[in-house]
Amino acid sequence: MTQLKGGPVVRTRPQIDRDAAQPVYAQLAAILRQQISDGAFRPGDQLPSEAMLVRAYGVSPMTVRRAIQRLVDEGVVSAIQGRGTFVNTVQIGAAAFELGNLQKMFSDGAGASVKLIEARFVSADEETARRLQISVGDHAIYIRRLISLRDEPAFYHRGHLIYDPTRPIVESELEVTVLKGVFSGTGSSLVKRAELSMEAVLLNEDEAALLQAPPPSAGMRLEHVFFDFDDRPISWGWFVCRSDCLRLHTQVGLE
Amino acid sequence: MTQLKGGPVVRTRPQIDRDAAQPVYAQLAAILRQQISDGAFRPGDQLPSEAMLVRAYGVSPMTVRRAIQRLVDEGVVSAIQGRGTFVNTVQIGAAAFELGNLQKMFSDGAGASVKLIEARFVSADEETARRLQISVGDHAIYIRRLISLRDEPAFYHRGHLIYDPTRPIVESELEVTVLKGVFSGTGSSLVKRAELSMEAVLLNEDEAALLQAPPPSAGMRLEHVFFDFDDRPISWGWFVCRSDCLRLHTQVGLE
DNA sequence: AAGTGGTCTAGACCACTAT
DNA sequence: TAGTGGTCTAGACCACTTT
Repeated sequence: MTQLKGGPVVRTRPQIDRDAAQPVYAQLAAILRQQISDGAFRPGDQLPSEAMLVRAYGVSPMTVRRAIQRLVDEGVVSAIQGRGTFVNTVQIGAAAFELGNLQKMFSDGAGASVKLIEARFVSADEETARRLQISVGDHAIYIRRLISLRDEPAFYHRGHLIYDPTRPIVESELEVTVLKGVFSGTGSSLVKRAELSMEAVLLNEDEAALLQAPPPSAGMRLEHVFFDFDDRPISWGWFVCRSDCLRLHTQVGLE
Repeated sequence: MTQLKGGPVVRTRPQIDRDAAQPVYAQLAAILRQQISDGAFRPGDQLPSEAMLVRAYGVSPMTVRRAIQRLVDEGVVSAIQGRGTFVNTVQIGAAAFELGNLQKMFSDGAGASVKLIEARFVSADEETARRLQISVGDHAIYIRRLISLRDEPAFYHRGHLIYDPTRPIVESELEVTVLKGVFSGTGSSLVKRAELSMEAVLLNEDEAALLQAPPPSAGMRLEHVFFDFDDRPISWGWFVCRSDCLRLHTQVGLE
């Protein structure tokens, strides 16, 4: 609110600052987002048209579109051709639990250490053969590791890795593939894609002992399969941790 | 590959189809994505500059930028000002488990039914008061429900809801808030945001009995707090399900 | 200095929706 | 028919990186 001398009370509108470090489209997106958050536009309400925003803020149509598009990408509004742009209700289904949070535990100087429990050649059993798309009885590498945080056991990892001298997977790459690729951010350039799944499990005796959990205990299991650029599996494995090691948080809606 | 009559072998480049239903920027993004997927550009490689793409495909700079921006948003490439655009390695940390998959179980004619087990006024205990930002001893509504899919018990839900005659939360809205808002897609216009968390738990006796799981069993617990446009909590509760009811899948990387 | 991506303009034309 | 969002142009200027 601004009180002009002797004049009427004028409701000031947030303005674009052309000298700000923040781009104009981001400023406009922030203004609209804030207005929605403040309740000036409620779920279901129609936003001012692009043409109106162009006039109101003195920016070009493309800049307005970028601002709106950002809100669309955020799921805050929906733009419908021929009708207008409307504020969304909170969509819980849009919530996503990001693995990136978990990653921080390892990247920051969080005192992560890895102890190799076992690594040996095995003959692929039926499931391993299926997951790695090899034949039953083919060689594979089986590894078991314990990953600790600040000397507390946190993750128990088991993995099966392709062993094929004709394929360009060297020992150091394996390390990357199955550990760094998961937890320390930058993956191998041999990996094209990965499939992940997560579920709650009851820790078995070995797992409970290694993770220092009193049985019966619940845990989380994160399974992974990595594929190379020929779409062939490179590795298949899973991490198991105590439930108190992996609580995922997220937020949906504004602010 | 195209064999011109008597001429040399010409490697055809994917071209833009101006008459296609798909926008030009989407076509260009798809072309580049496919080339990366095919290994024509490997992780770490630099993409052709925007100016080169403008010449190569005969489109305007803005259109090239939109195509690249889409790949950036997808996490496939990173654009660095002054240096160029580079193909990313697979970033596992970018993986996100979406709740939307779960939502489908309820929205499709999946035979979801809800049975109210209990609903009564309670005096808020310490934790409830903290979560709902009310005073200990204040009235709240406590509800318990069992949600079944195809006559199989799937989710056990407990929730505490604000009871305040001065606040515009009617009975029907409560239903929306705690159930439809979570599982059937469209939320209430009273809800501004929600906080969610997920963890593995050991089912207690009651939970195991209701969910028809033999104890000891592991389960997943999904906790939620909804906030109104005044940033005050509306409800706090949690769903518990058997582990086999909630397996989350995701994929990271190309294709 | 040359090349890169980042922003922004001031329109144009189109497809779609409402009246 | 008027209004809406969706696409696209052909530049401009800027900030940044590399040579």
